[in-house]
Amino acid sequence: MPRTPEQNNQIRQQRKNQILGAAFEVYTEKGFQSMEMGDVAQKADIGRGTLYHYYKNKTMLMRDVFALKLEEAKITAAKTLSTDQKPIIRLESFFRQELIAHLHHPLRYRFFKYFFEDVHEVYADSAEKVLQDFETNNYQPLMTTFQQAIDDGTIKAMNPTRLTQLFWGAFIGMPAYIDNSDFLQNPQEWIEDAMTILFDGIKKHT
Amino acid sequence: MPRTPEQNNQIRQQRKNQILGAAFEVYTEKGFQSMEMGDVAQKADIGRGTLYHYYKNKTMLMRDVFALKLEEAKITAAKTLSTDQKPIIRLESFFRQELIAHLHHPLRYRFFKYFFEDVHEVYADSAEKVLQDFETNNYQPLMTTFQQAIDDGTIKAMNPTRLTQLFWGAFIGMPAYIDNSDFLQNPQEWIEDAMTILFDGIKKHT
Amino acid sequence: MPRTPEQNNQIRQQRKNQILGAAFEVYTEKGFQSMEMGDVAQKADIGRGTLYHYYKNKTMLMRDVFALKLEEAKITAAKTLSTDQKPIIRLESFFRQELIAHLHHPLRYRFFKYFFEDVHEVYADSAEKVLQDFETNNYQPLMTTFQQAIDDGTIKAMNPTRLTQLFWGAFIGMPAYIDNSDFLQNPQEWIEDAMTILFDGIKKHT
Amino acid sequence: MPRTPEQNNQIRQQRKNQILGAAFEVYTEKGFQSMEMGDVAQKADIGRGTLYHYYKNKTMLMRDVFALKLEEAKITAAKTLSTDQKPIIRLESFFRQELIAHLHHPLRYRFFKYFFEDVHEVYADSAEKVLQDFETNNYQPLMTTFQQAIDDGTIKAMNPTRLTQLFWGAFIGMPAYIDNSDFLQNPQEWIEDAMTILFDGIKKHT
DNA sequence: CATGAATGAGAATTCATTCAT
DNA sequence: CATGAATGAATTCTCATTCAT
Repeated sequence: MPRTPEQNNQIRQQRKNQILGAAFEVYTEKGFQSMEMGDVAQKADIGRGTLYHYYKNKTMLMRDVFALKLEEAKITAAKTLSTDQKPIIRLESFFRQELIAHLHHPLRYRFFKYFFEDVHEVYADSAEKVLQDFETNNYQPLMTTFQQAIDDGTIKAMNPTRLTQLFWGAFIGMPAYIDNSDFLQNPQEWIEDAMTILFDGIKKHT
Repeated sequence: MPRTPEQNNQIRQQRKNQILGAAFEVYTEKGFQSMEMGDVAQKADIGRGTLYHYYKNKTMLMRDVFALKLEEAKITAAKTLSTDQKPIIRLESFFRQELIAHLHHPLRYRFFKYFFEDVHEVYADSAEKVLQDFETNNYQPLMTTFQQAIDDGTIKAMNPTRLTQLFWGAFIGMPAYIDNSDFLQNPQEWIEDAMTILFDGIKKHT
Repeated sequence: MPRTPEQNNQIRQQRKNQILGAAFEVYTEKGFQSMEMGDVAQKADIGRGTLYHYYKNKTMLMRDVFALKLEEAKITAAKTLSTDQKPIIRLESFFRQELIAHLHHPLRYRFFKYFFEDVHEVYADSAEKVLQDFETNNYQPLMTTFQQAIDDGTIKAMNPTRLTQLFWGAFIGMPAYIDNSDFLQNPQEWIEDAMTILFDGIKKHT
Repeated sequence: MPRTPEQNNQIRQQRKNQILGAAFEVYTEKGFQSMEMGDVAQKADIGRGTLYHYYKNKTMLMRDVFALKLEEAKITAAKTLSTDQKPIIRLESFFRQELIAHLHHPLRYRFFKYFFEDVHEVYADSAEKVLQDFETNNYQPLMTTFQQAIDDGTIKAMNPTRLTQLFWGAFIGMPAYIDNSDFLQNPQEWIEDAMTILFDGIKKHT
C-alpha cells in the first residue's frame, strides 16, 4: 500500500537531513569547489543520482546547507545572548561556548571561514542579499549586545558594526591557521588564552 | 645568433616573475582548485603552453609562489621586528604595518588565508615539513619578540607559541570575513580599532 | 526502481568486455602511445567519459587488456600442450594452431609484438614482475614440453629456457615483418613453410 | 672571415651525422611516436631549434635515418653475401655477423622491428615504394643467395621470397621478445643456438 | 523514489614546430 | 647558422549532471 503524503514528507525530510549533514561535513573539509557530489552521496550513504531527487544541483544543495547552519547559529546566538545577565557576561558566554563547540566538531569553524569565500559563487546575484540577511540575523544580536556593553561602560566605545566584524573575524581566525594540535591537546588553556586576548588584549594593565 | 646564456637567464627570470605575479593574483582571487592555468597565462600575457615551459604543472607553480611570498613575508618581518626599540613597540609596528599593507594590496591577506587551506593539497606528504619551516622562518621572530615583551613585563605571561598562533589567526581573520567596505572607507580608524582590540582587548580598564 | 546489484554487475561486465575488446583492437593497430582513448570509446560505442567510469586511466585499461589476453593465451596453451600425445606432436600442434589463429585474427600476433615493447611503460616498476609472471604462466608449459621432447630424444639437447625464448621470438617475428600478403594469399603453404623452418631448419638433411 | 661553401657543407654534413646518430638511438629506444625531438637534440648536444635547420620536421628526420640505416644494411649485406664462398656459408656468415652486431649495439635489432611498424606513418603514401625499394636493395641479395643455395641442393626447395621473409622475421624476432639477459650473458652460446634453430631446425636428424 | 551507468563540457598537460635574437 | 623561448593543437582526465531501469 502506498505511503501517505505525510509519511512521504517525513521520509523526504529525513533524507534531506542526511544529505545536509553529509554535505556539511564534506564542505568543511574541502570547500565548495573541491567538494565532490560523489563524496556527499557516499557519506550520506545514498546513490549519486538520489542527491538530485532532493537538490537540483550542487549550488542548491549548498544554499540549503548555508541556510540551515546560519539558522542554527542564529538560534544558538539568540539563546546565549538574550539572557538577563550583564551584556559583557553574555558576550563572554557566547564566544566561550562557540570555542567549546569548535572543540567537539573540530572543522566547525571552517564553515564560516569558507562561507564568506563561497557566498558569491553559490548565490551569484543574490549574494548581497544573503550577506545582508546574515548581518540582520546573525550579527545584529551580537552588535546589539556589544552596544549594550558599551552603554553600560564595560567595554570601550567603538563603532559597534566595526567592532562586531573585527571581533568575529579574530574569533574565526584563531583556530583557522596553522595546526590545531595545541588546541586539541590543551583545549581549556587554549580557550582561556583566546578569551583573554579577545577581551582583555595582550597588554598587562596595572 | 643565439642569445647568450645571460640573456636567456634574464628572459627566464623576467618571465618567471611575470608568471609568479600573475599566479599570485589569480590565486588570491580564487584559491588553488579554482584558479585556472589559462587565467594565469592570460594575466601573464603569455601562451598557455609557455607556463609549462617554466613550471612542470600547477602544483609546482604554486610551490614557487608560496616560497616566494613566504620569503618576502619573512624579510619584511625581520626588518620590522629586529630594530632596537622596545619589544611591544616592535610588535605594534609590525602588525600596524601589515594592516596598512593590506590596505594597499587588498588581496594580500588572502594569500595567508588560502595558504593554510591549500598547503596540504599542494605539498602532499611534505606539507608538514613546509609548515614546520613556516613556523621556523616566519613565526619564530614573532614568537621571540612576544617572549621578550613577556620578559620585560609589558605583556601578559602566556605560552609564546600559542600566543603567536592565536594572535596571528586573529590578525589574519580580521580583514578576512564579511565585506571590507568599512576597512576601505575608514582605513585609519579601522586599523586603530583593530590594533586596540588585539593589544588592549575590548574591555575598559580603569 | 533501481537496478538490482546483479543487473548492474551484468551491465558493468558487459561494458567492460565491450571496452576491453575495443581497446584490444585499437591497441593492436596503434600501440600504447598512439592509441587514443577517444578511438577506444568510439569503437566501443560509448562516450569518452564512460571509459573513465570503468578505468581510472589509459594505463589501467591496458593492464586489464594485457591481463585478459595473457590469461586467454595461457588457457589456449594449456589446452593444446597437455594432451597425451608425444611432446613433439603437441609442440607442432600448438604452433600450427597459433599460426592458424593469426590467419583468422590478423592483428592478433601484434598483441605480443607490442606487449613486450610497452610492458615497461604500462607497468613501470612492476614490469619485471609481470614479465616474470608471463614466463611462469605462459612460457612454463611450453618450456616443460620442450624439455620432454628433449628427454625423449625427439629434439636436440638445448637449454630449454633459451630454446623457448628463441623459438617464441622467431615464431612471433615471422608474421610480424613486411607485408603479409603472401601469408593471406597462400596461408596453408605459408604455414607449412614456417613450420618447416622452425622445426626442421632450412638445411636439407639426407 | 666567412666560411667557404665547402667548409659549410662539411659542417652541415657533420651536424647531420650527429643528429642522425642521436635520432637513431632515441628511435631504437622509443619508436616513432614516443621519441621526442627534445631528446634527439639533447643527445645530439645541440639546441632544439637547430634540429629544424637540418630537418623540416620529425618525419623528414626519420626518413633520413631510415635511408641511412637501410643503406648501411645493404652495404653490409652486399659485402658478406657476395663473396665467392658457397651460398650456405655466405648465409650463415651473414646472419651470424648480424647477431654479433646485435651484441655490440643491443638495441640495434629494434631498428628493423620498429621500421616495419612505422614505415606507413613516416612515409604515408610513398610507404609502398619504400618497402619496394627495401625489398629490392635489402631482400634481393638475400633472396638471390637463398635461391643459389636451393639450386646447389644445400637447402630445401622453397619459394625464395617467402623463405626470405620468414627467415628474416624469425631472425629479427629472436632477440626482440622477453628479456635479453641470457643473450648478454652467454652471447656465444645464444648465437650458436639461434643459428642452429634457424638453419637446422630443432628436430634431431639421425 | 532510488540508483549507478553514461555523458560531455571543461581543465590540465604534452610536444612538435615556429620565431626572435 | 644556433638557440631556447613561445605557442597552440591535440590529448588525457575530472566530475557535475542526466538517464534508463
